[in-house]
Amino acid sequence: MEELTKLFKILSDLNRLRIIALLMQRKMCVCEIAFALGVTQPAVSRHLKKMKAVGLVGDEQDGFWTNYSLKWGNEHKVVLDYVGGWLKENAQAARDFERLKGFDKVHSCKIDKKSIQGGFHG
Amino acid sequence: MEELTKLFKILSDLNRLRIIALLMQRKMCVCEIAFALGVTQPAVSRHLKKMKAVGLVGDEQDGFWTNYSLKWGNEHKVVLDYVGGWLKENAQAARDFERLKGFDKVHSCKIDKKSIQGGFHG
DNA sequence: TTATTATATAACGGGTTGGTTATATAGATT
DNA sequence: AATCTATATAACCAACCCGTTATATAATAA
Repeated sequence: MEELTKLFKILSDLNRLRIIALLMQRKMCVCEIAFALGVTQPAVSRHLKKMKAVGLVGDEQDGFWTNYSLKWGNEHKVVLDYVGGWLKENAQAARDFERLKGFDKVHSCKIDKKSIQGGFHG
Repeated sequence: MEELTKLFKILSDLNRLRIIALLMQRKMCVCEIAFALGVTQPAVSRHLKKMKAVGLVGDEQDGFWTNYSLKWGNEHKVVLDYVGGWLKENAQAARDFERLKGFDKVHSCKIDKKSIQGGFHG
């Protein structure tokens, strides 16, 4: 039963649901997620670590970046489908993804840190 | 999105899942649940209050007792089905319910408190 | 009423969580 | 090699969570 509580604990954080919503759109690097959510990179890294620990996401190296993506084909499919359906028509999720449109990870990741400090926070 | 995180937060506690498993068997009063779980009555009361707040359970007065039951016919049906399927073949859940077989709520609720103190704890 | 029972609430304490900043690590470039 | 970038980890802190005990409330019984 602990395995189930562990999964739900992962899903019971707002920013982690926002991350799931983002990864439903496409795989993404850490700094993109941090920018979209308006939180620091270490915070996102830790979220992703927990999500990876329960098999919700996987990661792959791509040069400088580590891309994270959702893992649908496992025992969590039912839950992911449920959450996905919920997030599809969600305003916050839409805003988060929209925010990435003007973001170029190749040139922006470093500068971005300052804009977070500056109090952007969506 | 907060509504979804709130639901998952409710489901991310071991004892609340045990309560769900118990209520899948039948409606039940607070002291029965407390006995089955081996925790104090106030702890169970607070769990049930939270579960009621998100519409997972409902309550009805029955003399001395307040019986709680699962509410399936609402927006949480999918999740409850998922959790229910999980709990159906769960050893802990089976043990919790089995423990109630020798429990008579009419005469035992008060005595029970001492047996909890005595370190019963399943 | 008074007493008894079941449940709800309040207050406290230890453990966890999620944010931050600072630092370490790994990959790419020169 | 030295340097830069993206990510991971560590340390700290405020807030929350869940257990307990003590107490208040609501319902029944004498």
